Amino acid sequence: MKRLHRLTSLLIKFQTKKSLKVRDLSEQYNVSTRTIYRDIKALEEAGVPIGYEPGEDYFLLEGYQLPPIHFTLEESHAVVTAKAIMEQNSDFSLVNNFNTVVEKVKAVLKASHKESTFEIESRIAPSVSKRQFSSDTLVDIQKSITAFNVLHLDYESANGVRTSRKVRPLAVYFTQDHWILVGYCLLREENREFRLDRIKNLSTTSEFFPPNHFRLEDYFKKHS
DNA sequence: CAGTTGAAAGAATTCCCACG
DNA sequence: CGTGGGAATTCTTTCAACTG
Repeated sequence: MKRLHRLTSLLIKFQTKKSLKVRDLSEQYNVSTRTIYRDIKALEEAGVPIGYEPGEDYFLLEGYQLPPIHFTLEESHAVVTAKAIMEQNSDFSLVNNFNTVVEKVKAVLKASHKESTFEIESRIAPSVSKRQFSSDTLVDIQKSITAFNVLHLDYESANGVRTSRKVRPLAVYFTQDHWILVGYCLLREENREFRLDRIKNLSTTSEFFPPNHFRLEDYFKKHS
């Protein structure tokens, strides 16, 4: 492996991982630690802000980003088109966050693409009118899934009965216009599904549950 | 008892030099 | 020029002795 290859690969690694150990890197690239030290120094000299903390090892300082990402014109159009599609989604928190993503993308477009992108944006719309939102909790639920944070919610079942329960959130999926939360219900003591639009009061508790490797793929196989 | 200090041991890093 | 090996140096961690 050539030095240039290793350096670029190293830079990409830094952007993907939280922190890197010199020893691990030397094993991965089959070079001595001495060489890795040289590589890290070379990156620093090239202007990459690399930090070091004992215990944390080497990491990329916050705020550093790649040289401007270049979107092609077609990609820019795709992003604003996705926004139009996204606006039909039933979860307000998701739509909101996606809109800010689109703003950020638009901000980095080069002038010539900007014009075309703004133009196309005003010329696309989904055929159905904008729906009224039925939930605003998706983003919070997603955060709890990855933080293994127990949720408390009031759930209104199809027949109008309301129950208050604690749920360990595992996954979400989208079907027929609404989002479904798959979670382990501490009230029923088994995995249950909850439509987000039927969740009335959602809050995170201070309780956490053991990390797991739940996979929707497996879950669907079992239940089909 | 909580908080410091100072060795000693252990890691991490740099220095130096030889090799291809 | 890029590399590795090993010595030299610097930084961390650990832990027991000490202080108020």
